[in-house]
Amino acid sequence: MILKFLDLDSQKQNRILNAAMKEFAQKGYKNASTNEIVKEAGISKGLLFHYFAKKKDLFLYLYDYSLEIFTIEFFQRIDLVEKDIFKRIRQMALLKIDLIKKHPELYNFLYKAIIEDTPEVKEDLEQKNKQLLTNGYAKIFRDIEVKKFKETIDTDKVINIVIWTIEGFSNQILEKIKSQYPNELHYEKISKELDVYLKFLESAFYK
Amino acid sequence: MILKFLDLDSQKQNRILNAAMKEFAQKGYKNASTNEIVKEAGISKGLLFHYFAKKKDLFLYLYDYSLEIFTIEFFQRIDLVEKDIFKRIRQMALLKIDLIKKHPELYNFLYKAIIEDTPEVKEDLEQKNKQLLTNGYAKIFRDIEVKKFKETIDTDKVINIVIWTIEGFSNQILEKIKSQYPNELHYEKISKELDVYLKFLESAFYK
Amino acid sequence: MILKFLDLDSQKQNRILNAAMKEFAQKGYKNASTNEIVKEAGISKGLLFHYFAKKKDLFLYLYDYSLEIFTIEFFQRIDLVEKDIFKRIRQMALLKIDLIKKHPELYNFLYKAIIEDTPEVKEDLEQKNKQLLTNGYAKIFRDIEVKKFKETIDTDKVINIVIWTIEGFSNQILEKIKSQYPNELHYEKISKELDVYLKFLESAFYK
Amino acid sequence: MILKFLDLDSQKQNRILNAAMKEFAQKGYKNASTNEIVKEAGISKGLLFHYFAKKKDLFLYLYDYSLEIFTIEFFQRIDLVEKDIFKRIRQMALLKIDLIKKHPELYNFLYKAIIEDTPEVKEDLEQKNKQLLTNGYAKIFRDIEVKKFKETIDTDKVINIVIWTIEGFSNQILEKIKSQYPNELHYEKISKELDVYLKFLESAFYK
DNA sequence: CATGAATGAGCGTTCATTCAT
DNA sequence: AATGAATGAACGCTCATTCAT
Repeated sequence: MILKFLDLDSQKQNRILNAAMKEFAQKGYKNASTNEIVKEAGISKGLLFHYFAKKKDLFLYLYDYSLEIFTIEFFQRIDLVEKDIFKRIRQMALLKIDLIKKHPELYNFLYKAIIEDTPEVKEDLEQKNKQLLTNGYAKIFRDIEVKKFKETIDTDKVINIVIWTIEGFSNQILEKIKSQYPNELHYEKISKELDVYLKFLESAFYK
Repeated sequence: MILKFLDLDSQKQNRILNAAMKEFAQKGYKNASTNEIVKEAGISKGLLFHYFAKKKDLFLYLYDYSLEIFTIEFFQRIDLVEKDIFKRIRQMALLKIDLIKKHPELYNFLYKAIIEDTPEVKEDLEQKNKQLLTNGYAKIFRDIEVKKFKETIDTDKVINIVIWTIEGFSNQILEKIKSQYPNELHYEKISKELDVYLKFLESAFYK
Repeated sequence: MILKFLDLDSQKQNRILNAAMKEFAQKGYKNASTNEIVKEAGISKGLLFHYFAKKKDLFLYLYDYSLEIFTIEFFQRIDLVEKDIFKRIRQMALLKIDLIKKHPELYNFLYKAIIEDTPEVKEDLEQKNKQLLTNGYAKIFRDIEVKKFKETIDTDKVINIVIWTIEGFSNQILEKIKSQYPNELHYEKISKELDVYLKFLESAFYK
Repeated sequence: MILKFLDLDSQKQNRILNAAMKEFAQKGYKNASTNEIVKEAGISKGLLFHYFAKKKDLFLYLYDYSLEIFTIEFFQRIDLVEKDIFKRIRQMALLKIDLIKKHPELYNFLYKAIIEDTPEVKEDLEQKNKQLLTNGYAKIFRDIEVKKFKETIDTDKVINIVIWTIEGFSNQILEKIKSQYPNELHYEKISKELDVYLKFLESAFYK
């Protein structure tokens, strides 16, 4: 059934995917209306269900689809040879921001999907996420170089501080991207501000 | 209309408020059922709409109500005489955890309300939150003692790092409260772990 | 829920029951439209589901309801003291025809319900019917007087012939009631024609 | 349009007819799915509607088709030279059972079609059946030999009793075929039991 | 003040039928 | 001839909101 969808010309595919992602991102799974989706996509109600038997199928397909695009591009571009945590995390944060700028709809959809709690889809999402997290995040910090840290330091806690700081910083940026002055945000400037934070932390925790 | 509600004997008021908060927290705005609320509160459908003309009114009233309780208690108990950021933030984090333990229903409701996505109420919530953030958070750190910081340091950024770290830590705790081992979490232990993080940061940023 | 329905003033109850029976009888369970039912009953869509949570509940309620009316009146009026099969069956046939004339909608509904094969309701109906048949039909012929039959005769087969003849006769009458000349059918005339059949059979099988 | 269908190679015709009869017999007119039919027949949706403009056309064509096969074979094999009603009816009953065994799909389809209630096709079917009954059944008993009956007897009524008995008997057999012990039913045994009934009636009504 | 019967727009889903290819 | 993508009306059902009592 989804195979039929994949045979469509990609323009129409995208119209449907974008309409659906937008609706789900805006209203969450349950409140999202298939009526709105087809209206926005410019197709008939019947056609949507010709491709996706159920609303849930559409939602989970979108989740897989957008996650795949994100993760594939992420892992292609991340340099895992770099073992220094500050350099590694610097890369990741900038890459993340770049990906979001490049695919804002995907990001909005995913962001919302991750906190989705409608019972109908929650379990399926959690299953998918469990794999993701064990495959993903953990792996990324497994091979970090530890010897540069001050000896007295509890490494796990330091890594947490670094991650939380970078998350806080990213969210601040994203908040600006979303709401207010998206155009004022230049890669250069973000990159520089990020460096300030990382320098702080580096000088604090490295020998 | 809501004035009528405030004239009710407070026992009935509470039955209604609790029933509604529980339902909204569990299912989100749109999926929350007024039928369930009146059933749980032991009142008739008509009566609910006698006090709150629309579901939205009830929801927004609950939001104001629970936020007010939280903020009032928060500002009553926080010691603004303490100017040391680490001591101040330590207080705040522990106070927050304490408030959540004391009013879990309010917290659950607020937590869910903040990420509410239903277009009908989203805008109203964002408006309220904007005020809150500019009135609240910022104010708290305005009068922080700056002279203990190393001179080379950009104070605003340091404050951010501290806040983000504490937020990350709190979320980690709350995650554990919600899902896994709520009983293993003793105030003592949390307090100690928090201190470890704060010591790190203090030794990094103070002279 | 159905309790609410039973509290309605009986005029409205009947409007709903009749509309529903008519629709189910005409189109069968699956094809019957709740839209048509509410239109015919002059109520809103919501109200129907206020009384009967599901279409199936409405259908099964109607089945119980109409069956009960039929069986109660049937067993009240049948004279089980009469042991002669021909007299007994004469009574029954005339009683049946009388009941159908009195409650034609109930009969049409039941007649159709009995041959209903929609999987959703088939099993429930069969369960109900199993009880009915073992309680009903069998019981009626259990205590028939056998000694008047010619000795050479297989009594079970004779009873079958009598039953089938009476069924055939009844159906012929009902066919006329339904389609063509319902007014020409007077109880007297039917009764006389029935007697002719029974006399035939009596003279054939009795000593 | 149907002419086009008749030009098809007969293998494909049969695939379509069988698929459609099976689906209609199983689910009734309205619930039968054209999707299932084309899937089972191995043709495309479009093609079905190329041959039969509407579902209804297909259904009515099937009805005519299967009825014709039955009636033609029936009248070919029935011996209208035999004027004795008991011998004639014996033939007919056994022939009927034989035909059903030979063309069970046709029979199942027809059996279901006859009690079809969907308003869309009900009227058309009734029209066809009216012709059938006046052309068919009546004709068969028109030339029955009457002189062997006891003089006091109303011949029409006797014929009815015989027909109804045989119908009752057949239905009993078919009930068994369908539900319970289809393998226990041997032609021999059925034939003998039928004879018992006919002997009864013969001895009762013949001089 | 308090009830709960009543409304009707909206939901996700199905399916015979059409039509461009 | 043959395909199957595309349509849209209809389905059973839900639920915030209204209103007569």
